[in-house]
Amino acid sequence: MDRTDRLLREVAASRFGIEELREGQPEAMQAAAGGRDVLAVMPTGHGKSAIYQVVGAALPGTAVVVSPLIALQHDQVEAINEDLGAEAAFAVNSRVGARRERAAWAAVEDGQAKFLFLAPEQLVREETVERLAAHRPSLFVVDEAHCISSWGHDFRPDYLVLSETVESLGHPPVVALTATASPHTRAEIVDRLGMRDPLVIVQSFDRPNIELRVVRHHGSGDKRRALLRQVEGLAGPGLVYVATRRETEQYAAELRERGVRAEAYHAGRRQPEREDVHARFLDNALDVVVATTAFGMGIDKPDVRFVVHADIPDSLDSYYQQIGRAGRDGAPALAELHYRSEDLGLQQYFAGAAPDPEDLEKVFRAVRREGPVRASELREHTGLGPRAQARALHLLEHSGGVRARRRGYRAAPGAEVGPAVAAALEEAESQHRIDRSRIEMMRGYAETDGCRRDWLLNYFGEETDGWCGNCDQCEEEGSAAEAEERAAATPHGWEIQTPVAHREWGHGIVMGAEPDRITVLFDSVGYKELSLRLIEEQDGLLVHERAKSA
DNA sequence: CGAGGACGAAGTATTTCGTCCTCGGTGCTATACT
Repeated sequence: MDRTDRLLREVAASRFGIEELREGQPEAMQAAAGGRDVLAVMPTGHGKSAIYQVVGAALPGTAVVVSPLIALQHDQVEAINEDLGAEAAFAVNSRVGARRERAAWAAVEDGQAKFLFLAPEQLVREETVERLAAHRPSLFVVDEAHCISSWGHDFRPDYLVLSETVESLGHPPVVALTATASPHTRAEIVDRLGMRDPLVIVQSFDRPNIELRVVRHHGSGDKRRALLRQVEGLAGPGLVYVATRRETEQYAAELRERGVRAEAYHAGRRQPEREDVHARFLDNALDVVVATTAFGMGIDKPDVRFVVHADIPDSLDSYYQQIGRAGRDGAPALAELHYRSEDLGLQQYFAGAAPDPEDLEKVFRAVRREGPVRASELREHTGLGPRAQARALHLLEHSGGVRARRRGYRAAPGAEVGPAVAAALEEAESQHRIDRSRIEMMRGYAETDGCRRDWLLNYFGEETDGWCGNCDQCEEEGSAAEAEERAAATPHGWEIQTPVAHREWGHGIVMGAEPDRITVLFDSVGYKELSLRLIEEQDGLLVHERAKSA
């Protein structure tokens, strides 16, 4: 076997200075080099990038790397060129001038370019895909692949058509990388990218050096005062996450009044200001950045000592991603959530209300009449706002009435208005249920009386021993003993990761087990808690999947 | 779903209370203007 293995290790060592590969890396690299699709779910700092970099450098041809943020692409290109000591990586996007773009394509054509970084929006352009197809890319890499699920829906719809691009390129090995993906997100990535029999490598999500804490508040004033007092006393650098732009400014101003070097960061600030805040944070010229979810990807600062949340995020996926920015150096770090149950309201709003059936009908009719048609052109026919139309389109697409293609949207063959709208409404309801269930799992983390890490890791499908010793619950006396008792009493037959089938909700996977109840992730309705008593009482309510098919 | 601002009523002074309304996150790209 192991000529490929030796070659990859040789390339890793000589070109990237990686002497020893870490767990999961060799398997992922070998699979990709051998032509197999790979989904690698690994914590930040585990060397996800090395997987595609080593394979891309070892294989002939250019690796296409889909990367969500232009700013990130720039850093990635520089890092590779430095390692390889040559201009081997290029980026093409709206900020790259015509000259550099020509140089990039010339390098792809003469084989010098080993890596080409693109945002998904670039891959919607017919010309771009044709040029790439003519040179048979060595790999199709999707970095930060969880964006497919969190952004593809209606925010950045071009994420939804990547699978078509993969096919147009002759299905080169697809390598999807992410640092956080619950089983649901994982399945969506594989599905959305049209991955074939992928090798799925999941490393442990545990970051034991991060202490997990939750404080509960009742009034919004209490919460604000407690948070300010806490952050004032913490040794930085650190991050404070809030839900709205306005709050970033308010908290930053109040922290400055208390002598903390704090700045606000959100997408509404001017680009130079955002870059300035980022740079000063990296240089330790700031103690604290108060940010919305805009501050995140691509922040690679090893010594962030705390991540404090003033508002609860929309899911544990988001929460884990945000607290994961703390303690990358392995030294002790703190993740504290200031929780009020009312704060979940904003996330429920973001989860979206039911769409207007008239909008769906309008969009479907217009697509059938005009298709293939791009969203911007379609708006002239529907008269809807960009958000409402994007949502309608996505729902119609996801439920099969409309097809998203690079050349634009078109009606599915034989699709009729009535059924298409009905299916879209059903889809909306299903998504809404799933979003709500993710919020509920986040609520569960905040409200659990068990170990926080246990809850978090179970959400990601990991087995735990129910006691971490580094969260507020475990610090409370007796928690360890209680946890042992609980573990001993964990119901047999409903272990974590067991596939099950529910009479109404269909297929699901057990995500958490307690003595008296289990948590199951269902494809149709998301996370649900079921009491064991109920399951026992109602024969056939929940059965093991294997038992069902037998 | 909830926060916060605007507004009017209450009742005779300055404020307080209720109701209604609006707003709220994430990024690409293209294009016009300095």
